[in-house]
Amino acid sequence: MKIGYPCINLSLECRSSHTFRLKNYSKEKLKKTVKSNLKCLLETLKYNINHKILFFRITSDLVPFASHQIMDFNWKKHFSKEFSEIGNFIKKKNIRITMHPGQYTVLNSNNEGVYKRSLEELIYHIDVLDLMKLDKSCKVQLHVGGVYGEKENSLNRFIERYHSLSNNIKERLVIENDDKSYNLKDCLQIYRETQIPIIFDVYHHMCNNSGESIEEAFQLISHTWEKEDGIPIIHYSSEHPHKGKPSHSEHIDLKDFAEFIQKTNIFDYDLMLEIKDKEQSALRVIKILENDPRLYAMI
DNA sequence: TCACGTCAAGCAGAT
DNA sequence: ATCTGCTTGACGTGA
Repeated sequence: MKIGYPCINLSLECRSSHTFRLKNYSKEKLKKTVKSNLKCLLETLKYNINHKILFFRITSDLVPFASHQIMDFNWKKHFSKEFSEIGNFIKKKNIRITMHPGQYTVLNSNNEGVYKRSLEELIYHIDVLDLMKLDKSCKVQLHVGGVYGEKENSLNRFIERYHSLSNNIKERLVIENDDKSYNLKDCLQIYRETQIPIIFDVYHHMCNNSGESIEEAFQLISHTWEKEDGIPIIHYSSEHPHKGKPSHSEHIDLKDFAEFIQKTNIFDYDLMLEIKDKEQSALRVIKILENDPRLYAMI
């Protein structure tokens, strides 16, 4: 099991997600920003290795406006050496990487323009992983998308759009159950038509499910990951849907986490911790898992 | 130096 | 109709 966190390391000074306003766009500004983002990304990955964190989500802001029509710079060519260097480090250290396009990327949109821009954004994310020559266990994850008052049609539109994607995208794309629209059952319906692997988000499942227990859910999604996809990816965060606003919590609740681990320890999976304190929760979890599994009961 | 309005982009659900 | 959350901030103008 690899433990990971998303995008930003709060212990480091640097950020790999620096961006700028669209109206300030220039090739020079882009070059400078991407150079600094890539430098910080490598620094972050080195921090992770020094702290035994082997799973990481790379920020979508790595190359600002990469899929925007304003982009007039061949960043892939210009930074190929840097991407290759980072990719070599990732492979050498056996790190697993994911990326997660933002909420504006809606593959099943009923608006042609939104669909087209989403496709461009998806291609950008795939390009980053391809430039680093990472294997197919490194994934780009999406939610299924909008419902538009007609769920079955919208779900089928996702399936159609998926089938029309090129192979290099299909090999990396995975879907995740969300907290409002498309739950585990819906994702499994899509899987049956597409064989797309499913990332299971434990917290989203608590918000939106069809009665499956965590154990049943793990069983169901485990089969959606083929050998070349790597072991299943699970997302975990600490807050319960009922108390207060449903949002990701500040720190990890170790008692809750221990229960979760006990329930799921017969499965092999990599775990992305979506907690606000980022790497701090990952460090705690790694320490606990390393020291003594019997500690679970004592937390 | 700091507060705060704004930033490329979509959708759903609450107010 | 407008605001908020999403993954949960950063930019940059104006005081």
